Amino acid sequence: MGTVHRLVRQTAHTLGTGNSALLPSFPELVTEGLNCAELARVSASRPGTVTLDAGESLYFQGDSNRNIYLLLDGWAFRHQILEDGRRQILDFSMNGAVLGLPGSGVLLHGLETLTPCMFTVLTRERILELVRDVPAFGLRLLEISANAESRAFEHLTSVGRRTAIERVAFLLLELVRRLQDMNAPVTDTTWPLPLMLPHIADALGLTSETVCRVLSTLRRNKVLSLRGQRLEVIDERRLSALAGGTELRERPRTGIPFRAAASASSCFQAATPH
Amino acid sequence: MGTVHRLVRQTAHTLGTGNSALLPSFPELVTEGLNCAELARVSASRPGTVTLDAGESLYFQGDSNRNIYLLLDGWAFRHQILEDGRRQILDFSMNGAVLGLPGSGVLLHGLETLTPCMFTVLTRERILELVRDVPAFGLRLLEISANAESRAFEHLTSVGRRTAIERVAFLLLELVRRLQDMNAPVTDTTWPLPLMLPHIADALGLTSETVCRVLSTLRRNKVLSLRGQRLEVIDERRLSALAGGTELRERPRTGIPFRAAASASSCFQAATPH
DNA sequence: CGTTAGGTTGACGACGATCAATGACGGTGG
DNA sequence: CCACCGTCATTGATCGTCGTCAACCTAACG
Repeated sequence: MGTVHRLVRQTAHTLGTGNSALLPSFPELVTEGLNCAELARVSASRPGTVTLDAGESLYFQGDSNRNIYLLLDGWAFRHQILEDGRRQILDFSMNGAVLGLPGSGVLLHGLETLTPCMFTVLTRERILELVRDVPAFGLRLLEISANAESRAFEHLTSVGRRTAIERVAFLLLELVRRLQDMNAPVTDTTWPLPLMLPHIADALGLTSETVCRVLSTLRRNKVLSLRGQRLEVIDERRLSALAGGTELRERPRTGIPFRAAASASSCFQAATPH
Repeated sequence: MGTVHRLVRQTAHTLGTGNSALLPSFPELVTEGLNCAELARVSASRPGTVTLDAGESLYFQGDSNRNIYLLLDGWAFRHQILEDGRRQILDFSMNGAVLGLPGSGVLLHGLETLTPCMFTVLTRERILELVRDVPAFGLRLLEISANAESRAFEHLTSVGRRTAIERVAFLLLELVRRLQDMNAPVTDTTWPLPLMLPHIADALGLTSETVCRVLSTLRRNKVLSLRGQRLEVIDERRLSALAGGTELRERPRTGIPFRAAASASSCFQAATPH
């Protein structure tokens, strides 16, 4: 039950203090977190940056969280580990993700990268200032946080009540939708997906063997094909059906602001005295 | 797999517009959401109230969310239902809980009461005003939202990677801790717990039969006893061990403010011109 | 070529689901 | 007062999905 992982401390912090290269590599609207204009506004407060290689950890379960991180580029995931090594992957983070929002003082999960990553580091003090100066920024963070909870809930439903094949279908479909939303580079219907079997397994409460079997079934049935680091969606309709895809749960465009189009788009205009 | 539930529309809204009886029945610090001082501040913005009987729904999966609700008194839970009726309970809400924070436009879950409940209703516009007037209030909401995500993550880990008995132990322990935190009325080590077996089962991704077997094992082993609507914790140490209770995951006191004791306690003082 | 990391496949077993019957209560009406 | 329900808890028998263990394969790389 669950892969056993060692808690190796291999954090490599390359901390700079400029605001260089703050823009993510998919320059269009980044729907799951802050967009470019917002990141630009944040960068004006001169945050630090951190870069990590693949397979490193930005922070560990049990660390005290004094910072907020914005993921500018790369893939990462958050996970929780039980004493005996059982691991649960909580979510996958992509460009624009806001990590380490202030809950209690101690982080109950760790963050590990899947690819080389770049983060912006904001101290809590900076966040306080930003929210104080720009109330709409606080609302934006609130919106992002609420969306994150929404995603956690869907994930929970998947793990708690769906079968193995449904879980895999649901996860992969969700990842594809998110990639679509952020205009990731797509060749035909093939997407970059830097996950290995244990990642999928630990995200879904399964074993990598089961995930492997499910994937080969999906491949045999010409629904999708996940080989190496690339996911090809062959029959999205059938995939959606397998995922239990009522159109009730069709992806709500994040990036839609707090109220109509009013607050989020004007989020930073309100801050810029013109 | 999972109890089948019908989506019965039995919402009963008794909507008033005074600010009467805004204080929850556990007048001490309410740690999982807003505390009394904060609720008092909110009440100054003259929100409406809603009261529901047990077993009714405040909103349904698929509703558009235009309001934010504060749970003043009672127990409720949020849940998601798949087409074929499989139900996942996402979390249990107690006094002070903040519900319906603005994510996207559509609610992906429903809220149902376990006991008679009273809610304060705030429109999004009111929230906007409050956050604009009192930036610290925005931070407080952010903190609450982040804590909610934290709890969702722990829940996810439970469902994804723990055995049946561990899940039950973990859930009941968590509920007891939350009751302790809010100074619920306790006789000895016996707590009020308005849950039926299907609730526990659907929260944990199990069947009520399995939950029943687990509970009778725990009772036989003199760890705890859950009968009717009362939970007696006989051996908390053993319960904690069963829950996989490393002290890493010891309950972080929510209510601890954003930074040290600065922001949250002064949250509303900043707003009151003196 | 050998080595290693990760993917694939098979055989088997266990944990929890399913199906079914019975029990314990509490409320209601005769 | 007691028979009659309805609701929920409890227990048993059986089944199936998925975990476990183990072997083998494939590709990348030195």
